[in-house]
Amino acid sequence: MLKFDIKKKNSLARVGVIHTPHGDIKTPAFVGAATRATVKALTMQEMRELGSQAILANTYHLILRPGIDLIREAGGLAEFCSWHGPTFTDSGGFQIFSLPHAKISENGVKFKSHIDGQNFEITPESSMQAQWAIGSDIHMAFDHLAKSESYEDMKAAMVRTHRWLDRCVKEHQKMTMDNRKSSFEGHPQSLRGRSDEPREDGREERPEKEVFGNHPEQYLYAVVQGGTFNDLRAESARYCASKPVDGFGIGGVFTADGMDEMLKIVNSILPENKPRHLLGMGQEPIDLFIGAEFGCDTFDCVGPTRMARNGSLYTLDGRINIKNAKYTHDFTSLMPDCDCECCKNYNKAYLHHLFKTDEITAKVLASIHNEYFIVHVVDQIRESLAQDTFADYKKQFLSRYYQKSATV
RNA sequence: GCUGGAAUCGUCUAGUGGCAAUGACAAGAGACUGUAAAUCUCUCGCCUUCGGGCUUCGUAGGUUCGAGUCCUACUUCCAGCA
Repeated sequence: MLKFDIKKKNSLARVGVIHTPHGDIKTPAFVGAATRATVKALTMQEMRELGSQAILANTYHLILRPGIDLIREAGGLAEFCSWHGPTFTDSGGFQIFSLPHAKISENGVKFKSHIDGQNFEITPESSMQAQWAIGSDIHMAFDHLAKSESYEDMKAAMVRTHRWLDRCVKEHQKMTMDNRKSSFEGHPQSLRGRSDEPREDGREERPEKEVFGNHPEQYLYAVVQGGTFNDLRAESARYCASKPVDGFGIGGVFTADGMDEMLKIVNSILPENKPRHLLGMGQEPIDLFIGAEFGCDTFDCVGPTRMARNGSLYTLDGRINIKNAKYTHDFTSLMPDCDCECCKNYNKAYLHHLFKTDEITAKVLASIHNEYFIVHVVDQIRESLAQDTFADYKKQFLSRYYQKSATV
């Protein structure tokens, strides 16, 4: 069972530590979205320097490229991408929702690779197997997001997610047992993925027996669905809570509107002693304040880096578009109080110039800043919860950040 | 000097009788939440009560119901010949 210590709690909100085989995560925490085993425009060293504690990769993308066998061969995700810290994987379930041509059946999802048209199928079982091969610390159950907002679709998607969860749990337990057995049978080298000692015949060491990932303990989160219908959310939370899983993902959330009520219901039902991950939320600071306040421990979102690549940069006074003409002669720092590499060394006129000339460095510096900004907002949320100043911090931060839109 | 060719929105460009006029870039602005996103959308002659109105394709004339498109002259540029 995944170890999760709660250090402090206040109503639903809590401060804790998730202990993974690759290290600890102090929660609440923002997890960097490294869909294809990379946080776009950033190196893993930069991610660590800017304070990121964990990354989340996507099983669907890694199945397509480079293929899970290659990641296994590399010694697992963390080794492959040189992250050396806690890792999550998303199951690929979100792609059912976001890819237009996926064919969904009770068994799983069939789709053609958008890269070369090759046919693939992901099932709850194959998603579990792939995540074990990838070797992330925390796996998401293979879930199904509804196509539409209707109650019928939401309920159908939720019920299927529950049926798939049972299959995920079963497969995960099987993989866990297999993995422990091979560990007992004496394949310690294999479990580390690669041997440090070269073989006498000069050939590279390969595990003789199938092993999964590069460490023997991997963990499964169930995913709560139910959309905007709180009765479905409650039902889904009860169902997930009853299963032998290590934590929970809360999926299918797209806006902070109504999220507080929903989380209040869901996180009151989910067992307190297991961590909760709010899937895909965190582009807007308010998502993180509400998420943490109502009992979520980790977050991931592509927003910060995508915004960065498109020139939309976070400041304490809201997001600005650095490409706007008004920054041409603005030689002040993007955010004077910010300690990121971008703000410490460069001014807005320079960033504006880099974006206007489409230099790669524009996206790098912007991504460093945006990722740092969001990671540190959550760090500050954690600190304020620990020191009982959360309410003040939230009020002060949000009133300033959203001042412009509030007055319009 | 002669003989050809060419001049279209900031730039390059489409257009050979019905066009405020093609496409690209540039410029201006917006969107983006478990990433098919280094992406996408809108604006880009002037005015507008959003119906339309006005002025535009080197300059000046002409032919025609109608000209960026045909004719004449001029101006500038390019190529070849002197």
